[in-house]
Amino acid sequence: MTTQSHTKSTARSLPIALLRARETVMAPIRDMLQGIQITEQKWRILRVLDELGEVEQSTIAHEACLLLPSVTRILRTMEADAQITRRQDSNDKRRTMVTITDAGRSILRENLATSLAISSNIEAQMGREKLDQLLDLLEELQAVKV
Amino acid sequence: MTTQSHTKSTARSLPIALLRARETVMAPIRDMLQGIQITEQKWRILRVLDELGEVEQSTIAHEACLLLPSVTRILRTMEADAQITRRQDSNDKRRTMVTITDAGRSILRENLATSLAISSNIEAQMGREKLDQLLDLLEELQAVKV
DNA sequence: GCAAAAAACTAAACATGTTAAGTAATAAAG
DNA sequence: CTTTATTACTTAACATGTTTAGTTTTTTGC
Repeated sequence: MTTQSHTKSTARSLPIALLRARETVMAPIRDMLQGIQITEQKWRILRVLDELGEVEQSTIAHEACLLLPSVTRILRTMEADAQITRRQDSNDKRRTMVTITDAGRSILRENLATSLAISSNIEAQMGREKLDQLLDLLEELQAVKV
Repeated sequence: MTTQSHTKSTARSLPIALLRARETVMAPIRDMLQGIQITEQKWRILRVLDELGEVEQSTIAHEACLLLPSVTRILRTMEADAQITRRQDSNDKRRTMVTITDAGRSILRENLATSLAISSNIEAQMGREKLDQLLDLLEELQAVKV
């Protein structure tokens, strides 16, 4: 008897199903990003900064699903590339506040059309209703206490 | 006007929602794996090998959602640790066939209880019905042509 | 107020992700 | 049967993921 008979098949395993679904969704986005020499993580950071304005690095880490050491490293190159700026918070000198620059916003703006087209394509194939249902379930899953 | 007004908020962005949901699900699994000195990727490979039997590396890559260069590297250490064995296929000498060893199966067996407990915990909080609904939607999303 | 704990970040080490380039074996095209 | 294309895999280089350990600053508890 194999161990397999005890475990769920990988196809119905939540972690793997989430990973595979994400690979599907990310494939065209990766194609888009590769054309503009930016990584998926930097794209997420730009999105977060554009959405939230000036925030500290921990917030970026939480919102973009990155670990703080990764954020430290990634922001270093993004600052060198003038996509973001950093300054020390005057009230709490532990904090580093981060802002998106015009150059950073340009990257978002220039890829807006492609980004929307990718979303629309998925929506057209799955249907808005199912997509909303999926997003609701994913939000609910995130709230589970583990 | 910020770019943000044009793009979807990250909370309703499918790629980020999938990523966050996965982080939630993986947190306790990572805790489990850290105790036995094995990575999430090696765990997935062991699961796939146990489920499918002897397969070639490309199949592992596809089933475990890994790229072939990663598989090459990971299997090298797994072979050194005697969790898997590799042999050249006699019909097609390009192929390397991989099998899980008893030591590899032991790792699965020893963590079965914990693994099931984690699944049960999520199921108890979300409900079996919603979880099945989520898995169905994720499967459907994977099938989308991008 | 002051010592201890916590928070925010950085550094370093090793594993994996990702792309590009290369090798060997097989399949296809003519 | 031979050239060409494709497949399966490996190697290398660089970016990120992940853990541990450290620094600086702020907060807590007494």
